[in-house]
Amino acid sequence: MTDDGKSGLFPAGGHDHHACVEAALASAESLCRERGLRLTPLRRRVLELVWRSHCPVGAYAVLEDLRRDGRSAAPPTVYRALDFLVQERLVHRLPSLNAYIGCNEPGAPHCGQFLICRHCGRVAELHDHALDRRISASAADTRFRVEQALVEVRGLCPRCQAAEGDGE
Amino acid sequence: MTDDGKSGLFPAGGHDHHACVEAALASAESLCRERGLRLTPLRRRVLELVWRSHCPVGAYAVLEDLRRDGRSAAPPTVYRALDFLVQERLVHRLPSLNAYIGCNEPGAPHCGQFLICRHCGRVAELHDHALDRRISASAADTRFRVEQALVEVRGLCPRCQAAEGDGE
DNA sequence: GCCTGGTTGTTATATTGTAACATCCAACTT
DNA sequence: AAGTTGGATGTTACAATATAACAACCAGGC
Repeated sequence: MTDDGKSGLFPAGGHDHHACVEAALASAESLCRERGLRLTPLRRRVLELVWRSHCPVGAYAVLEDLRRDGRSAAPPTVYRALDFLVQERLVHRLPSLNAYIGCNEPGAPHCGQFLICRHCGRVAELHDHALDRRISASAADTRFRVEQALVEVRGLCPRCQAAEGDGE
Repeated sequence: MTDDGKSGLFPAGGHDHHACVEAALASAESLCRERGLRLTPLRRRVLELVWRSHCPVGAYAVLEDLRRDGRSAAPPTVYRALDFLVQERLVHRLPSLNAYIGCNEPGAPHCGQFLICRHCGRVAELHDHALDRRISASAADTRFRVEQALVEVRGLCPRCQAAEGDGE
């Protein structure tokens, strides 16, 4: 984490991703303990696999990984684990990609905000509370009761804007 | 259109939906003429079918409707027409529902903002420019180049909040 | 007439997600 | 320890969503 904390939101940089994965797992452990939930070996492994990827991963990619582990696995195995993790806000699902990504503020009840690079496929999660409030306010105007909000922004990350100029 | 224009965003009210459909088709015709695009009978019919529904419709629902017309149709027929309409911003796709809904500001390059009622399934489209700007600003902080933004808010529309109190 | 590019038809298949039921296992009860 | 119970996982089968690849068609220009 030697960058400015802004463009560095994109996990393409050289920061220690392995440490992030460990932190996410530890955080998940304690969160489940607090809530009296069972972070079983399967669920823990799925969470790890999601976090290990630098990009959002599809359910069937996780399934392949589980099978590589030597574990018996079928689609429901994966979907159930992912559903649990999403439920507990340890991972997010990105509907426009049919894929999952580790949540970097696990357990907190926040609006999911994602910048999705169409070129490299990497995703940055934002936590813009002003944006949260703007959505709440807008919904309140129509007397809609918000339960969950999701912002998906597609475009080009800083790195890929540069690459495009190079005519890649 | 006799309500206050706020909760009335939800198409559940008694306003003249048929007129909305006609207006959308007319607007699409002129927009395509301007752009030199062909709003073929198939595309026009698909647009009409999407608009006729009070809720977002799936591709396979449109497919059924086309077949009821007596038309020969297979999945690619529908997906191609829908892709065209999405491309030209005449309809929106809601990834979290795998469904499509008519755009009520056709052709304008705006951020898609939707309030999705989990109870009745109806969807209201917002056009909150402050929200647009907030998203742009947030993305700009990370030097991300926004090409397209989507806000999906899940919750309960005013009508269904009331209904829930009735214990249904 | 005939070429051309875009549109649609058609068949087959890929990808994503669930239903339904069997089995297992940890924790609690007796 | 044996039994009971509820949640978690295994397993089979299938549903729902989406696309690839190629053939046929058709409008407009030459």
